[in-house]
Amino acid sequence: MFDRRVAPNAISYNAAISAMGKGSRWQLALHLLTTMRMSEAPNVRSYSAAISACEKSSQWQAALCLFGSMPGNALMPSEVSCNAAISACEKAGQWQFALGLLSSMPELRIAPDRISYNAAISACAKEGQWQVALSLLNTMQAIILKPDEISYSAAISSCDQGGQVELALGLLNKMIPNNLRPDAISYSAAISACAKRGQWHGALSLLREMSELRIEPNVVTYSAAITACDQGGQWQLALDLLSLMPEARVVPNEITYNAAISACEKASQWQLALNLLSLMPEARMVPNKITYNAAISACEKSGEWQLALTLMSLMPEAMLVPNEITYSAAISACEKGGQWQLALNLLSLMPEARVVPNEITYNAAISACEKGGQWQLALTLLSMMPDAMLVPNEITYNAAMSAFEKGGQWQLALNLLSLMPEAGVVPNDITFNAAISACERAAASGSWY
DNA sequence: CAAGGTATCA
Repeated sequence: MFDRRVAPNAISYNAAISAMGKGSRWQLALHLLTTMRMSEAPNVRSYSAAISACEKSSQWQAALCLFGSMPGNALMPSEVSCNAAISACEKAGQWQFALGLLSSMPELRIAPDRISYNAAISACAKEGQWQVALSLLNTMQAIILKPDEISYSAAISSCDQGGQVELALGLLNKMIPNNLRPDAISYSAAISACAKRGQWHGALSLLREMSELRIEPNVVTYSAAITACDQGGQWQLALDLLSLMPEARVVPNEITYNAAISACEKASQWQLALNLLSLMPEARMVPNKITYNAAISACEKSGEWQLALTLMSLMPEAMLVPNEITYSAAISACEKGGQWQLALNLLSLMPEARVVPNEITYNAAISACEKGGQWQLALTLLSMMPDAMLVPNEITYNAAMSAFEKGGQWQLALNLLSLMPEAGVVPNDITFNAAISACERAAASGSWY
C-alpha cells in the first residue's frame, strides 16, 4: 500500500487510523491524519476515526481539539464525529463536557441521534449522575427518539452507580412494556445495583427471572451476582454461584475469581481464598493485582498477618507491583496482628516503592498504633497527614481518639474533639464514646486535675 | 473506512 506507484487513498488511511484506535495508539492515529494531508485532504470519516482513536486511549482533550478543528479544515462535523467526541468525554469521566457537546449539536446543525443520547447517558452513568441520566432518557422520549435497549441499560447503570436500586429495577421492568427486550447486559447492570446495596435476594431473583425469560447470563452477570452475595454477607451463596457456572456453560474469568475471593474475605475464610487463588493458573487465569489485594485482605480479616505479608512478598515474582490498596491491606493485617512496628515499617517503605499513601493507608497505620498502645505515634501520623496533602476524615479522628483514650490522654482527646468542627468532620457515636471514656478513665484514676 | 450499554481489591 505504501508502494509509491499505488498511493494510499482516503479509505485506506481511514482504515489505518481506525486500526490504530483499536490498538490504543492515538499518537500514531494522529500521525496518520497528518501524513495523509500529503496525498489528499482528510475527510469527515478520517476525523471521526481519529477522534475515536483518542477516545479509546482516554485522550479526551485531544478528541475535543480534533472535533473543534474540523470547521477550520472545511469539514462539517457529522453525527458520528460528534458522538465519538461525546464518548471520549464519557470515557474520561467528563460528563459535563459530554452534555455540553450534546447541547451544542443543534447549533452545529447536527440532529442528536439515539447514539448521541446513549453516549451522554453513559457519561452521566459513569459519574453517578443518575438524575441527569434519567432526565436524558425522558428527553429522548419527548423528542421522539425512542430509547432502545442500550439507552435503558446505560440508564440502569446510572442508577447502579448512584446506589438507586429501586429506580434501576423500575427501569428494567419498563423495558418489556416498551417493546424492548432486556438482555444479559441490562440484567447485569440491575444485579450490580442490587450488589451495591447488599441485596443478594434481589440479585438472585433477577437471575431466576433471566432463566424464565430465557436470557442467558454471561460472565459479567455471574460476577455481579457473586458480588451481590458477597456484599450481602452470603459467602456460601457466592461460592455456590461460582460452582454453578460450568453447568451454565459460562466460563469464569479473573474478575469472577476476584469477586469470589473477596466473598471469602468477609467470611474470614482465608483457606478458601488461597485455594481459589491457587486454582486460577490451572483454569488459565493469571492472578492480577486485584486478586492479590483481595487475598491479602482475606488473610487480614482472618487475623493471618504473616500470610498477608507473604502474599505481598510474592507479588514481584508474579510481575505485580503493589499499590496503595496492597499496602493499606497489609498495614491493616499488621494492625489486626498487633504488629504496629511492622505496620509503620510498611508505611515507611512506600516512598521508595513509589506508592503514595492515601487517607485509608494512614487510617490503617493510625489504627495499628492505637492497637499497639502507641498514642504518641498515632499523634505523629495524624500531624503528618496535611504535609502528605491528606485530609483526615471521620475514621482518622476516631482512630486517633481511641489511641488517646487508651493512652489515658484525656486532654489530647478533648483537644482533638474540639478541632473536628473546623476540620469539617462531624463527630459520631464512636468519637464521643472514646472521648467520654478518656475522661472517665482520667477521673477514675484521679489524674483529672 | 467513523459513533452507544454490564462485573472485581483497602
